[in-house]
Amino acid sequence: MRVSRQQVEENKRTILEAAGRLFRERGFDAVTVTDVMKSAGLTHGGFYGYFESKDDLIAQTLAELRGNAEPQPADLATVARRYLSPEHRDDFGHGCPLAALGSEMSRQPRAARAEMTAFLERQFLRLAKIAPGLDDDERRRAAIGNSAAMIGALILSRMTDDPQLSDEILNETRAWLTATDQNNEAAPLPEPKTNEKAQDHFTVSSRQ
Amino acid sequence: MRVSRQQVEENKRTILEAAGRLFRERGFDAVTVTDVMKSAGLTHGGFYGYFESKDDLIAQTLAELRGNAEPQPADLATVARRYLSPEHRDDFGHGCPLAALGSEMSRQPRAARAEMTAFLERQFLRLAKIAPGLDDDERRRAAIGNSAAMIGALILSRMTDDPQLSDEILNETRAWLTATDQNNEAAPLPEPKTNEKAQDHFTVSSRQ
DNA sequence: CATTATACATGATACCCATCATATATCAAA
DNA sequence: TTTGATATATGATGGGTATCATGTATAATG
Repeated sequence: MRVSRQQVEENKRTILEAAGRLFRERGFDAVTVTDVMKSAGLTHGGFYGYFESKDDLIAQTLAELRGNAEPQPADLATVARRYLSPEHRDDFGHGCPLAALGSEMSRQPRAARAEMTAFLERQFLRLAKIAPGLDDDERRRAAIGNSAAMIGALILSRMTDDPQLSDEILNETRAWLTATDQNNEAAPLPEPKTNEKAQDHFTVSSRQ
Repeated sequence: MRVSRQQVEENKRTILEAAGRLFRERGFDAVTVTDVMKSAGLTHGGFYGYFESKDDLIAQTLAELRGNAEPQPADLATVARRYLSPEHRDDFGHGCPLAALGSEMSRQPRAARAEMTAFLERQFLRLAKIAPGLDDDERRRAAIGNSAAMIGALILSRMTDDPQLSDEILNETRAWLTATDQNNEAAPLPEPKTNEKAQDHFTVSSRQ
């Protein structure tokens, strides 16, 4: 059967959203083309009308995620509190793609890695704007260091099977990061989970 | 055909070594049982004489890697210089399993995650010993933060397709980490690659 | 309204993989 | 040296996956 132009456009977005969630939840290899299409309410047959290959889907999905990212965050403490929250840790599907897929990316084809690189550069630029530092070089250095620490901590907190250690990694890394930051008021607890329908919260974000 | 007792023992070690290298190079999913056995000079048939399943192989491989790890490192600058070196970045097969497999671990069965957790705890303990800090809590916090940053930076440096950015991530993270450390002499360049036959160099290590 | 184009469904196809079954060569025990 | 045990090789087996082929209902176009 055929479908309206508008429907086609909507379907593509739905497919990419499903792929973004599934890849982050299960990794690239464990997600099949059929899984993605089914999750988008379609069957596997139509897939190659939208994408050249699974690799193409991966690259386009990462490009989408990059587009989704959110505006300039307020300050490092806010970023760290959000990024290193248990809510983020427990929500792979809407979390930071760098943390969810980090170590798999090095084995992906060039196109996918380029998309992820663009995502990463954007994170660096955002964090550099709010980083303490005397000059641009120093702020960029802080942005890179802070990013590495937050992404690393999130990955480690997800890796362990020990819930106590997992919490400790999040909390101590947050404290460690904000200890050197000037505006370090005692960091308040993360605000209660919002009830908006599932939204990505990987980005260093300024929303309250 | 049958094989001597000693040969059996040696074969098991060879299989685990091959698995350790292959998993770190290609990830768990992309490595087949046949790959591992072939890489150990055997055929796939004997595999289930040694392991209950592929999952069992994964868990035992991680346990082996944990056993391989090296002695107490000297100081953070040395650790960072080694861990964040281009040599380590480019040698997946003998590098840090946390960095090579980090984001895949969260999807592994409990046994594998427990082994990796033990590995991680050991890293924390080692780094805490050389971390600056007034008390044990502060030293442990530094160990966690430093680990997260180094592992995150290595993952990010491997992820990007931009060699310049990759080097920048390594160098800036190293500088950023050692900037707050007291004994921060200007970090010398990494010593030239040793010629010992391929040895794991993931560990925070004290060897010159 | 008639005609054409096409998005998606169903259903191959060809390959790969974890695991199992069986045979055989050779180590170990007597 | 003989006999039994067993590590490994060869060769299924069953299931899964990316991709392709084709039919059809329906949107788009006139």
